[in-house]
Parts: sequence; structure tokens; C-alpha cells
Amino acid sequence: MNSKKKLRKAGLRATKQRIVVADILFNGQHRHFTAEDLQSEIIKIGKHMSLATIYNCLKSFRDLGVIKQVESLSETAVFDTNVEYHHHFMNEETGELIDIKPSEINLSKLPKIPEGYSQSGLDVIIKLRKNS
Amino acid sequence: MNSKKKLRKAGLRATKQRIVVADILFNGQHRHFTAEDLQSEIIKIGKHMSLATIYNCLKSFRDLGVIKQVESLSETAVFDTNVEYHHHFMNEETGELIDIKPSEINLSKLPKIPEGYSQSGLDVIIKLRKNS
DNA sequence: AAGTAGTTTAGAATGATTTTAAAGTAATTT
DNA sequence: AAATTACTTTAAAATCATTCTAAACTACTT
Ligand SMILES: [Mn+2]
Ligand SMILES: [Mn+2]
Ligand SMILES: [Zn+2]
Ligand SMILES: [Zn+2]
Repeated sequence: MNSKKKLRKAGLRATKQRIVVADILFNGQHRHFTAEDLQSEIIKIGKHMSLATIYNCLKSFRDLGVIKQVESLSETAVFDTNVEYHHHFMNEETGELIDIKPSEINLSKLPKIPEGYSQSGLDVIIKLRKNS
Repeated sequence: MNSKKKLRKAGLRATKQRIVVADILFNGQHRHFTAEDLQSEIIKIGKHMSLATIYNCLKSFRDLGVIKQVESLSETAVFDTNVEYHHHFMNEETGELIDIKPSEINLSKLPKIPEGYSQSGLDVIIKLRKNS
């Protein structure tokens, strides 16, 4: 099934722009990318698309669930007076952080570190929602 | 020891502004805050300080190691074609992400979820540096 | 007290993202 | 197939966090 059909099936209009983006993204290989990464790629294949459109498109794809947006704690810099190594609970609605002592978490199995690299940090973020 | 002495000992000039910030931050209780949070608090106690100064001050405190800046993956939105639940390696120099399958990580001990909340997500980020 | 280097600040600049509003187009209805 | 309509795209402006600039200021040294 081509991108055009998939878009229609998902309830999105099959615009030229969405088809270009879908054709680039859904080629079978997974990837991490920014809106600008995508725009560069689009320019490389001789096409043009405004950044606003790319953001619109990525957000509708994300809302559809066919891509996801990597979680970033916050758009703004957050500082912490606790300088000990520790992890965080994050209230998803408010962004509020609560400390977790490393002793409260146990990672009994860790993945193999890629060749040529070594681990320089570990962050665990447990996201919370208020009970309904 | 007062803030003035502590700043001097750390090799920073004991400016009026740094003393105000230190007096607010180092009162014994830990906290998470943004530059603007701090500015609001400063305004509340009848003082004035430019945001540029607050950023300067927080960055020098951070570089000293007396506060830390909470890690955020990236300042720009990153999208991922892998919509399955998974974790990430992150190259600290480049920001590049590599997927980690949940089966490669085992959290055998998790902290107690705060009263009235439930867990809505879990993110593990393992930071990497190239071997020297 | 004078000198010097580090610091503060208003305001401009930057970079990512969103908004505006006008023009364009996909899907639907005649 | 043309008309209709709602959704989409886009350039440009706006917004927001953060950094930069350059001039005024001030903490510490001599
Ligand atoms: Mn990128
Ligand atoms: Mn805040
Ligand atoms: Zn913390
Ligand atoms: Zn991923």
C-alpha cells in the first residue's frame, strides 16, 4: 500500500507534502531526526517545503502514532540544588520533578555499550499522572 | 559560613547578585527551578535582577558544581520512527541516539510511586562518550 | 585611592517553534 | 467536470528561551 492510501486510511488528506515526508520516513529503517534534518533531506532531493509545513506534518504523524517525539524533560533549562547522582519522577502535566535516590532503583541488566564508547551517564525518568 | 565567604573561597567574586541567589538557593532544602522561577522569587522579595545575570550566575554555580543542570535530551524536537516502547543511548558529543530494546534492560527494583499518582512512562537514557 | 579585571545589564541577536492570514488544493457535492 | 468546502501550505511575523554585545559598574588588588 502506498503512502497516499495510508494517509487516506488514517483520515489525513494525502497532500503532496505529506506524501514526500512519508516516502522518506517509512522506508523500513528506523531513525531519529529533527524537522530541519528532514528539510535538508527534502532539499537534497530537489524539493522544497517550508519548515512550518514540516512541523505541521510531523505533529500530525505523531498524533496518528506513526512516529513518536522523543521525550525531552523540558524546553527550558531546569536547575537542581541536588548535585548527587540521582533520578527523577516527572509529573507529566506540570513538569514538576521529584528526586529518586539511586538506591531506590536497581538496574540488574544493562545493554552492551556500543564498540568504542563507554558509559558516561545514566538517567532514569519515571513519568507520573495524577490518579483519575 | 556565609554566602560571601563561600563565593570567595570558590574563587568567584562575591557580588550582590550572587549573594542574593546563593541565599535563596542554599537554605538547606533541595529544589528544581528555572531561571525565571528564580527571577520571580527575587522580584517577590523586592529585588531586581536581569535574566542575563541570573543565567550567568546559575551557569557559574553549575560550573562550580554547587548546583546541577537537569539533563534534557536536546534543545530541539527530535522525532523517532520507532514507535515501540524503548530506551536510548545518547552520544553526549553529538546528541545522536541509538535505540535500546526494553528486553536489554532490567529494572529489578523501582521506587514507590508517590501517593495519588501512577506511573505513565519510563525513560532510560544511557549517555556515551567515545573512548579516549 | 587608584587600577584592573571580572560582572551586570539593557537591549539586540539568535534559534527553535508557533501563529497569522492569505493563497492553494484535496475531497466532496452537485 | 465544475463548484463547493474544509483542510493545508506558506511566507512572514511573532513568540519564547537563551546568548551576545558593549557600555557602565564594582569587587578585589595594589
Ligand atoms: Mn539532527
Ligand atoms: Mn518552573
Ligand atoms: Zn533532582
Ligand atoms: Zn529511538
